[in-house]
Amino acid sequence: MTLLEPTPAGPGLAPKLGRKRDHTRDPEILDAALDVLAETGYDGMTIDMVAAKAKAGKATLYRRWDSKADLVLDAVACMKPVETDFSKLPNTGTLRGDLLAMIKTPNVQDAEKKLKIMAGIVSMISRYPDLAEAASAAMVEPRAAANRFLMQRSKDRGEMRADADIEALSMISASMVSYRVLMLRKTATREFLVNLIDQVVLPAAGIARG
Amino acid sequence: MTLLEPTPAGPGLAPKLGRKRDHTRDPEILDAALDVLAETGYDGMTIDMVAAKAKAGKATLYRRWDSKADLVLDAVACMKPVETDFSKLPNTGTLRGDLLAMIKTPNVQDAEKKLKIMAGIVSMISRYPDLAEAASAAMVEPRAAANRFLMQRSKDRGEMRADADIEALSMISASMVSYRVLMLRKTATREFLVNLIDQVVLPAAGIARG
DNA sequence: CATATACGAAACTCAACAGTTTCGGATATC
DNA sequence: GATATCCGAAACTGTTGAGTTTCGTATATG
Repeated sequence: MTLLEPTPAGPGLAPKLGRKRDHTRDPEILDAALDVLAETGYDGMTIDMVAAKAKAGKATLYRRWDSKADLVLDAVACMKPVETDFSKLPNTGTLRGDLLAMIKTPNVQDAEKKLKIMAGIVSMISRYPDLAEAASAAMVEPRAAANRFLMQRSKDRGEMRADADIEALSMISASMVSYRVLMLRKTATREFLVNLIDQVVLPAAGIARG
Repeated sequence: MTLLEPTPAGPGLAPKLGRKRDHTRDPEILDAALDVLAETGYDGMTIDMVAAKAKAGKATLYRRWDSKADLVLDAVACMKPVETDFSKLPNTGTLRGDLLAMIKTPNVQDAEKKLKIMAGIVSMISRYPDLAEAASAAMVEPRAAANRFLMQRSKDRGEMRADADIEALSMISASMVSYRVLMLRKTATREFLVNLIDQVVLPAAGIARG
């Protein structure tokens, strides 16, 4: 689970005395960190908050991660991404059907949490490139890849116009949801998302209203 | 210029003794604050940095604004917005021409600076609703209004499809530029912007390639 | 059962920073 | 020219929070 501060134990020859570290707590601590991050942002987040929310001691956290920055980086990197197995993505026969299936409630709630985390991190991006990399890999890239897949399939079946720029089209929804939530401070209602598909994505893809 | 901490002097009857406050320094200080904000984000920004960049004393800043939060709020609120006089917006006869005219270099650089400021502020917006309001009024709303105007004119002349959702379409470019810069950490090149217009905005508006 | 490490809790150190005060000098009113 | 306020510079205060250490206890190896 923990990717970047895995086990300080060297490879092979350390017999290891004493009580063992309870690694089942790692994900709990990382989840607590993500919660606090989403609520307060990176700078507002304190290690004590995370420890309290995880019902752990501060020393326990510092035994596992070297610094606040390391903890956050690991929490973001270990975050569960959206479906990365394309064969499990919706396959309704139309792009509209697939996109509608992608905005089921749990998916949207997951995205909103990730947006809050992103909001708490954006100001760090220029200072910690590693963090930006991890956030991109965990939150933005998987979603973009899923959209690219659905759109390529649509193009292959001749539904989408042949000269459509999938690279650009696949970013529309994520971009506009982010902007709406972060800049306009409105919620991404289902109504908004459906309208986005029907009024922007599908027309831009050259798919007439059905 | 200063909107929110204008003059502590009461209305009318304060004869005012002593050296007068040099209000020509206000915009210089606010500009310095915006620079630091864009570079370091709200939490990374210190009053000493702003004072140093403005070549002013810390006490001078606190004589004019009650707190760091007030200073930032005022700096954002006093920021020069994009053209708010619609009659001065481009008017080329086609939506494509107008949109291309909107992405001249100075406009784009101004937008990038504003994006960096936005990035330094987003994590605050849940904590300081006033700041969010000011940022929206200074940075997002004027741009959206300009786009709505250009698009409504295009629709009126029968260029854009009659059932197009201007509210949604006018947010496409700002959304996708923000996402690209803040989340994907790529620059908004002219090539990207032109492609955005030709591959997303115009097709979504039902305007065929010329 | 001796030793070594993990645990949560809490006390501790140290640096950064918001906000205040003080200073010597400049500029305004009366 | 007396007084009041401004200025920039710098010293000062108080709080917050990252990171460390200590303590009593739990759990592992040998």
